[in-house]
Amino acid sequence: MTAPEIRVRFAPSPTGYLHVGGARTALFNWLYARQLGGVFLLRIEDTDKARSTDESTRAIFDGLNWLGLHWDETVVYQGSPEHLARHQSDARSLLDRGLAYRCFCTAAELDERRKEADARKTAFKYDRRCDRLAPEDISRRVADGMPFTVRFRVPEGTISWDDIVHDTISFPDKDIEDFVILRSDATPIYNLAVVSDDIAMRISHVMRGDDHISNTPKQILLYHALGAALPRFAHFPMIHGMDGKKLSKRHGATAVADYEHQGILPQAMNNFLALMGWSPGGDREVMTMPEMLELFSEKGLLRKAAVFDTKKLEWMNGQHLSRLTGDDLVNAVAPAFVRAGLFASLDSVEEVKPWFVGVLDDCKERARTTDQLVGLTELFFPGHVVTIDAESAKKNWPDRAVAADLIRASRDRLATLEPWEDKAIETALKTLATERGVGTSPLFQMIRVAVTGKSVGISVTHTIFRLGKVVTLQNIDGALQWLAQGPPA
RNA sequence: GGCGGUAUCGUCUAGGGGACUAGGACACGGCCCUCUCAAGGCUGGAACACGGGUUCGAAUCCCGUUACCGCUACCA
Repeated sequence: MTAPEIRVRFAPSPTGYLHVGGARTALFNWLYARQLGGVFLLRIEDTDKARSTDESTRAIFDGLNWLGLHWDETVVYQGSPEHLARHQSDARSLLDRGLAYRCFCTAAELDERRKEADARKTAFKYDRRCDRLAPEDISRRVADGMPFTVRFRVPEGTISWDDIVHDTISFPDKDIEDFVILRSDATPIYNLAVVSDDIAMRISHVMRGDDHISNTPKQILLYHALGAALPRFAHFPMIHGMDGKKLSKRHGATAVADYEHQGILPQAMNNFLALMGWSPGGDREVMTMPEMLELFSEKGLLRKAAVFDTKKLEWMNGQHLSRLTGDDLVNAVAPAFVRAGLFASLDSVEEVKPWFVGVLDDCKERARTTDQLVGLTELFFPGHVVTIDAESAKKNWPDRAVAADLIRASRDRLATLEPWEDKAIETALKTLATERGVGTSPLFQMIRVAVTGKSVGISVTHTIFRLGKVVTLQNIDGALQWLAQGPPA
């Protein structure tokens, strides 16, 4: 006997970019499927043509691919004609079997009644008046071409299911109104389209955000009415902004693409997202994708909404960056270097890979994002022109004449230094500091700014070593000129 | 308003009746290391929402209250 096939799906509506909440949901589905040898599908819920755009669909693909959350089979477009036809025939079938009925109430009328109920401070629930229409009355209205929606008749009883993250959840049917499944233009409403598609796609586990909990009883009713077996349901907690409110544009970056552009690594993003609503237990935090795949379990799924803290995301990114080595490191950061114009293309990275890996290894621990890594390493690129940062100059060269004198002296020592090694460079510079009666700290900082233009970076002696004698001297000469003449106009 | 969900440091979380004087991480402060910035090490402050039960014993189980979130559309 073989276990039933596991088929899960991520079903976003293409009405914006791929936001972090959606990405987290996609990640959990992907993790679940990949771990259990199941299938991970992508369905674009574009039945709301007015709000859906191709651009958004594109953004969803891009975001998922960037995160490495590749889907199986072909993408399902919910609003495509073939699926639309099935939604309609499912509605038709419910109508024919007396499980749904035509409602001739107009949107305006419904609105009016809702307002009245509101004024009386009572809960509005559709009163089923159209379900009491005489058969001949209905036929006459249909014959007259009167527009109607199709409503599902909610039976009496209680709906409950065993949610993977919440355990048992139940809803009394009396609190659910006869909901619309087909609009008057014959297009399907969300709940019908979802159930119809999930049945057709043979989805075994419906895993989504817990904002769908109250849709679930309606959908279960539809599964029963359509004679299909129920999938298992899992509802993941929401992701909120630092103010505890649902994450929105007000909170700054909410699209995964924003983080990609800020120099966040996809593996760090996945790691951080996974921890919003899941925990491997114990103190484990930093994990690679393969590790998460191994550790992921429905037992560790959490119920509480999580607040998205970008500070921790950055910290985590730094952890991932520091742990990467060799080719993995190069592959992870190369796109950022191409974007920064340091490499013409990914191919040109290949040509100098050993050198590049060396530079990266020297700097990676000091960077939290790939953008910072670019800033730390750019001066080692051939042809890099140093620009003296005004703030750094002001702070580390308080007296220009003194600075120039010390820097010139350092230049002289370095010019004749043999051999060109970290230790020798350090000794030479420290000796100079002692001879001149200045602290190593201020002297090293003076030299740092002279050689790199900045006040922060990796070890000064190692920077000088890596730059080589020619470039180091060149940079120092540039700094001396700057000191003599002031910044170039 | 109705219905549903949730509740441990500011934040992410560990914990699932006794091992809790509640652990780790981010953030914040101090110290160490140190040529800067990171990283790393040490360290400080910081939480079981409240009230009732059940029990010899509750952060853990039950009930209520409160707060927050979600749904309550011919949106998804």
